Order: sequence, then C-alpha cells, then structure tokens
Amino acid sequence: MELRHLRYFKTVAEELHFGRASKKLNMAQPPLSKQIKQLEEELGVKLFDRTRPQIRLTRAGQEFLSRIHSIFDDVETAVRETQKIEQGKKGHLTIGFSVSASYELLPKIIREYQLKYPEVDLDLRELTTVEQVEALRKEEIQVGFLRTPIDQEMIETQVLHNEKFLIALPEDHPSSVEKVSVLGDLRNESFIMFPRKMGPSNYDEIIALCRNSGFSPNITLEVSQIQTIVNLVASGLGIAVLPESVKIAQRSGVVYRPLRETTGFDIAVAWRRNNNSLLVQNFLSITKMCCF
Amino acid sequence: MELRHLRYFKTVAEELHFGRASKKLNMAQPPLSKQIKQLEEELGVKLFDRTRPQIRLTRAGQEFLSRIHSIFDDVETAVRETQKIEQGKKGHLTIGFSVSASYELLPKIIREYQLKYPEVDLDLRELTTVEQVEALRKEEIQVGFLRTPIDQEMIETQVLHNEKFLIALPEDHPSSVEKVSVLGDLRNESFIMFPRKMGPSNYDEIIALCRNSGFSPNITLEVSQIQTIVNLVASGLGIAVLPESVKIAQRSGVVYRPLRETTGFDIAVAWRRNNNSLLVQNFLSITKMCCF
DNA sequence: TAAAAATACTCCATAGGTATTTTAT
DNA sequence: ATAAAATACCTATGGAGTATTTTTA
Repeated sequence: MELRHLRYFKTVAEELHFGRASKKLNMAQPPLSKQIKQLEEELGVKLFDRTRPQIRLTRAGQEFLSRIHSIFDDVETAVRETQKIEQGKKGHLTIGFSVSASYELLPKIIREYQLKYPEVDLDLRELTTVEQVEALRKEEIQVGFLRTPIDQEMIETQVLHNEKFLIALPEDHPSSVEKVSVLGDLRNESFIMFPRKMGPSNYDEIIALCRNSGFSPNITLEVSQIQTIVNLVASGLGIAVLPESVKIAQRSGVVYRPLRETTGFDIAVAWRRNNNSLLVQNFLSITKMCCF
Repeated sequence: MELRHLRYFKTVAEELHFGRASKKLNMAQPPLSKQIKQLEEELGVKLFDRTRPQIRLTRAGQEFLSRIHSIFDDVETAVRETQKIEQGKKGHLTIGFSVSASYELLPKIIREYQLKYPEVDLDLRELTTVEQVEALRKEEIQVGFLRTPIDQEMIETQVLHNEKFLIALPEDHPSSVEKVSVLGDLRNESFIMFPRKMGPSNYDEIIALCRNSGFSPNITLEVSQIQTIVNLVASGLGIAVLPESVKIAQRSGVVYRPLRETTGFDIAVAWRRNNNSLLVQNFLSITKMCCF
C-alpha cells in the first residue's frame, strides 16, 4: 500500500464517482479503478458498493475513510515541522553569556530574535568567557557572548561593541571638574564594587587597573544592583568603576568621567566555525542586525 | 512522496547504515540511497549527516522520524479496524424482537453473540411483528425475532422454535386431573393475564382462543411478572394461559396442561434477503447455533 | 438504452538491480 | 587503505493511457 492508494481512495470517496474523481486527480478513469481494486484486494475489503449507478461507501469504506483522514494531516504536519527545523524557524538554542559582556546588548537581541522566531526555545546560560569557549567546543552551547580576543581555531567571533570603563563620582567631588579621571589620583577613595561572583573578569580588571596605578583599592561596599551603586555614589559614600553601558542608569548628583588608564574591552558574539545550521545563522543575523 | 519513502527512511534511521538498512528492506543499497535522496529533495531538508563514517540523523531528521512513527501505526490501525468491520467483528447491529416471540431465546443468543463479538454494539428494540417487517424493509433493523409466517418477498426467515400455549392451574383444580385442558371447560374461571401492552399479539391470541371457544374471558388481574402470575395461580386466585417457555418458572402448587385448542405459533429470526454483510451473517450463525 | 465502472492491451516512467566511483577517516 | 555512500547505467515491473466491454437500473 502506498499513499497514492489512500489519496485515490479519498478522492473517490469524496466524489462518489470514478469519472469525476479521475478528473480531479488529473488521470484517466481506468487506472483509478484499477488502483482502488488493488487497494481493496490488499485490504481484503470491499470499500465501495458498485451495484447502483451512484456508487456508495460500504461501512468498512466509511471506517477506512475516517481513519485515513488524519494521516494526510499528519504527513503534512510532519513535513512542515521538519522544514521549520531545517530553516531554523524551530528548535532549541543554548546561548552562553558573560555578565561582564553585556548589560544591555543581550536583552535587546533576545527580544528581537524571539519576535521573529517565536518557535525556537532559548536556553540562556551565564558563563565566563573561558567556560563559553569550552562549552562551544563541546557543543553544549551554540552561541556565546564573551570578551575577545580568544585563541581558538574552531571558534569564529564577531566584535559587537567596545566597552570602556568609566568612573562614577559624586557631583561635588573635586575630580569632577576634570574631563578625564586619572585612577592614581583616586587611590585614597572608598570604592563601591559589584560582588566578584557577579562578574569576575570585570572585578579582576578593575583591581588590575588599580594595581597598575600603584595601589590596592579600598573596597568599602559590594552591591549587586547598579542603581544602588549609583545612589550610594550620589550620597558621597564612595566612587565606582563601571562599564560604560551602565550610563543608562542616569541620576542627578552623579557624574561619569572616562578613565585615562583603560582601553576598554571588546564584546563579541562567538560560534563554531563549521556550524552551518540555519538556526545559528539566523540568530547571528539578528545579532548583527541589532548592533550595526 | 509515498509510504515507501517513509518506510525506507524509518529503516535507515533505525539502522543508521544504508547497507544494513537495504538488507533489512530486501533491496540493494544504491536504490535505497536514491529514494532517500529523492525524499530529501522533495522535503528540501537534509535528513542524514553523511560527513562521518557512521551516518547520523540531523535535527530535522529526528523530528521527521518522530512524527512519521505514528503514521505507520495509524495506517496499520486503519487497516485492522476496517477489516474487522468487513469481517463482521465490529459494527452496529439493530435487532427487533416481539415480547411474544421470545422469553428465553433472545437473552441466550445475545449472551452467546456478545461473548464471540464483543466489539459489536447491539441495539435491541421491542417491536411487534408488523413493525419489525416494516423496519427490516426500511433497514432500520438488520435482524428481527418475530412470529411467522410473514408475507414479504424481500425478507427471509428461519423458524427457531414452535411455542404452544399452556394452561396454568392450581394443583387442586378439578381440571388438573385431565392430561389436556379444554378451554371451553374453563369459561367461568378468573383469568390472570400479562398486560396487553407487554405483548399485544400474545394477549390478542388468548382472547381470540376464548372467543373461538364461545366466551369472553373474565380477566380479574393483569400482572407483568411471570413469577407473580404463577404465585397467584398457586393461591387459587385464577388460572392463566401462558406460552410454554414460561414453564421454566416452576413452582409447587401449580400444574401446567397443554391446551387442546391451540396449535401454537412459530418464532423465527428474520433478515433482508440480499443482506450479505458478515455482521448479519455472523449473528445468524450464532442464532442458529443456539437453537439447533 | 444510457451512464458508468471494469476489462484488455499498450506504453513508458521509474523503482530497483549491477558495476563503478567518490568520499571520509 | 578501507568501508560506505553516491553515481552511472541498465532492466523490468507496474502505473497510467486508449479502446472496448460489461453492468445495472
């Protein structure tokens, strides 16, 4: 038995007339009769009652028709859903990201992507850059958002954004009159920091910057909300070194100044070089679209 | 696309090896490769990753496999259930019966039939003989249990049983010494009857028998339970004319005597002459098996 | 008698076979 | 170098077409 037999049977059952059915199927009547007969012989079941000028479905024929109806739908659905996966419109995408890599970029990309590809399940994993490289290698994630450069032949990257460090100062701080802050001048200030576990590379970079300026920062508070840090700075309780993207958290009483000592760092999207799945390609397209 | 493509794909997906799959399918490897390729081209989807010595399903291939799995089951079920209907093992059977026609026969047949054909839904309708003949003609019922003879070319019958009338007398009744009762001798007795609505032909026949013997019976009680009638007769409250099949309701204090005036009546099973459905044929086989 | 399905036959498209090449480790 | 899939080419089954017969009301 082939789908052909079921298609032919369905059409004859709908038309209840071999001649009309054959026209609808773009074929001649005799081969249609023959195929139906073949089907009946294979099943061992008379599907049509031909003893009258108007043929009729037998009881068995009615049963068969009702049961094969869903089969056509199922085949069609199977094809459509399979094509969706091939075209990257459906599936499962696991994405790694460093906290330090993106405070505002990732949400924007995810929002845009889900709008265009609502049938893709996303799994977002906060990972350090090193962990993401390893996860890409093991194919545990398909895409990463991390700091570049990285040194891996297998992994391709595209820089999305260069992030500099800023100093957040109270409005009335003496250094706020300067256009650019010099970290060494601030060695005696109290530093308010993100907790290290919330972004180790960020934290370590700040410590390193201070060390390079010849001091170890006096960390008086660790606070996990950006807005809280800004509030505390405004109150004069300390100063903070922040990635420039946090400038979106504007507030009166605080001024932001570029830091002379930092060249910033690149945030990039990363993927396996040979990954030719449209699922990933589509995600990368959206990502690039969001950034350029 | 044909079921062939799906069968081939399923086998290759299970074996993950074109060579082994082709053996399992009793064919050579090249035509199998060709058919799979054809399927992939029709779908516009790569189903297998062939870049390694061990081929693998792509994501899309996995989706397709899981979705077509049920299709094979559905086709198989459609075929099996259709065959059951053809073979009369499944379906819907509407059966007419006269109350007068069978007090014990029908339950026995139904029990036997349902044991052998549990998937057939039965619809039992109490109808007079005349109503059954009409219902058979209109194909509202497929089988009837009725009194013969009937006069209808279209309908075939088979007598199952000849039912005589008996007289139920109290043990101490004068007539109980006779081997055979004469209805005329009982003209002055009180008659206990089934209500007419529970079996009009029965009721009318009894009235007619009395009339032929030259009297109209003195009906003192109408009772719908056989056992109650027998109890009342045992108590000396009257006599009753009953079909012989009710003799199963034996009781001390009551004697049954054949009635000289009655020749009894034939109970037959009836069906449309041209009904060649195995559903009906099987039912008739069971019916005849139960009676002979 | 007329309309429609079945049968008889013919043809060719294509499923499937055989031999060989290509590919990927 | 080897195992396995793809390609090339061939064969023949059977799906589909045309002409005709059979069937049923």
